Amino acid sequence: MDVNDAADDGWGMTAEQQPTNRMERDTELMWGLRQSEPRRGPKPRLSRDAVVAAAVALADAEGLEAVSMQGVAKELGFTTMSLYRYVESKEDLLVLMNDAAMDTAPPGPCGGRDWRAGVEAWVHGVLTMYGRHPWAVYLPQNGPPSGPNGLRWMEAGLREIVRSGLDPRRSVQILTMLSTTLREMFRMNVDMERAARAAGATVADTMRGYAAGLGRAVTEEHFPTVARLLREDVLEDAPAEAHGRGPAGPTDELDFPVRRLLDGVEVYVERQRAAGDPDKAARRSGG
Amino acid sequence: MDVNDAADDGWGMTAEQQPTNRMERDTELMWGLRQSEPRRGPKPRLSRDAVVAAAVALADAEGLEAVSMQGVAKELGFTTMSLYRYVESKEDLLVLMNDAAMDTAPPGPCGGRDWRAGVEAWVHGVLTMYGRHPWAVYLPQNGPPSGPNGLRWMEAGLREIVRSGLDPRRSVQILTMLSTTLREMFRMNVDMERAARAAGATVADTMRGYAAGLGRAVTEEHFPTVARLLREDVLEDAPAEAHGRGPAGPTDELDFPVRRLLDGVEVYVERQRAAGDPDKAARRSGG
DNA sequence: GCGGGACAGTGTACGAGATAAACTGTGTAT
DNA sequence: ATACACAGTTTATCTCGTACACTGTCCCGC
Repeated sequence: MDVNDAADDGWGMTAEQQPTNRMERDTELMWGLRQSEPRRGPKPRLSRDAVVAAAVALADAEGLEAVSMQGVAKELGFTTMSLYRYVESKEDLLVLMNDAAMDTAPPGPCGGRDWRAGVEAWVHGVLTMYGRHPWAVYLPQNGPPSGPNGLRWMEAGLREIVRSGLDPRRSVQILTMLSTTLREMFRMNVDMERAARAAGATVADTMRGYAAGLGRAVTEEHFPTVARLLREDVLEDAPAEAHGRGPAGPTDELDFPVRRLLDGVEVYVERQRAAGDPDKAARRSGG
Repeated sequence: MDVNDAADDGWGMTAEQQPTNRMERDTELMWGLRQSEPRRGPKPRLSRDAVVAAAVALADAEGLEAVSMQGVAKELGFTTMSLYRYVESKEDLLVLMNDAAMDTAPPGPCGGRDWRAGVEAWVHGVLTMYGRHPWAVYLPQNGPPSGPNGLRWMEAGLREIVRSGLDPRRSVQILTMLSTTLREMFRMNVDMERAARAAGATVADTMRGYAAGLGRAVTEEHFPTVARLLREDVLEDAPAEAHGRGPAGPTDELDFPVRRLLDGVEVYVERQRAAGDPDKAARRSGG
């Protein structure tokens, strides 16, 4: 049952021994389990961490698309194939980068405050983190977080949401909605800024162009509501407002929906409490 | 609003002037503007629509990763390069596929009902659409929808949300949150089902593996809340519930957060209404 | 009704990228 | 000491996107 036969396999053997469902594998990968412990042969001059760090540095400097195995290897001053001693595939590398991008600590528990303030602090923290590693939002997400850093963030967010009185399962659902929204909103902002820069224009220009393009196609009869948006210049202003915080910080667009979500949670919890609490029996430390 | 800021030189055929920003370009692309009208030379045996349709068919049958220019061309019985007469690049093709995937009509306006019922019908419609073209959730989103089909869906969703009394700008924000969440939730489900199938297991097994993997790393002191999830088997059950509706239909996990969001909108609108008139007075507030 | 040029589709080629496999040197356990 | 495990390299292959030059078609103005 023990999993320490890895000393032998290298690549000769087909990996048939591990039941390896994807998420379990990734988890082990990120937690550094699954590392062999060789004490023979030349000393490694590289390490998995060094590889990941180089990849992160490259992505920070030149964007995710610059992260090729060759690129990372060059960054390190080694050959492309040397990386494969430390990661099984580029996919693995991306998985590791994903967790590595979250290396800043999430906001800690500040007991006194409103749970909502806690959640909003978490949201702000996530945005700051994305600001540091904007490429992270382009990485494929293979599932819920499972690396050490990802879990830290999940723990921190969940900790605050649970304080609302929501049960854990539903808290996870709310957290998921929050996370995906943060991520996607941020991604869109990065996209737009990139597109704007590529066109030598501003984000506001880009949105104006978008609105203008729509204007040619949107008819009042077929798209009355969208037409109204155009009429009221909603599409042009909205993201422009998000300008206040440097590169890609969508908070104004985000704050409103987030607050509505939290409102909704609050209302729900109150109603449950008022109605005698049917599904909240597990509040105390069960077990 | 009139649109005359750009020198509107005809897009007859020349590509001379296109400072067009990305979103504007994509819009024109999808609406079929920017098509030349040649009446010389051999008759085209292909068409942009045929190319897109073939790509969609391929994606439906074998997944997005099977959609290479060579693959699509083979599907059509033409050479790879022939496609480039109809799309400028693979990226363009993906943009077109994105809109093409939304070819089913969104739910129409059913006047009488609750606006929330309308929104939920829309949500359901989106999920059904994704169910038909699961690969669509993997396409890069270059911005808000701008193709005909995408706009139809946006219009339909917005139409319902606006009925809540929310002003258009905020309605867009709510719709965005909804869309991204739908998309990402669905994507995760597809991922998990794919991973499960690849491992010859069920989704439930995958989640069990995930929980087991976490269990090895999660300590009660560092991750109390997550540990509680594990203790209560929350992670293992949640997606298993989503099983009821064939391939990748996450509704149970989705319904709760969506309803909380709508609750939140409702509460917000009521509060605004109670505090004088909402329409423009609700500008700088936020909670 | 003819000839030229615009145009559809082809063939070839190239460069980037991931990665498989064989290979070379090194240093430690025996 | 020495064999072999192991780090890093070299070489090669396969897939892709796409640039470019080419071939054959058929509409146009003559």
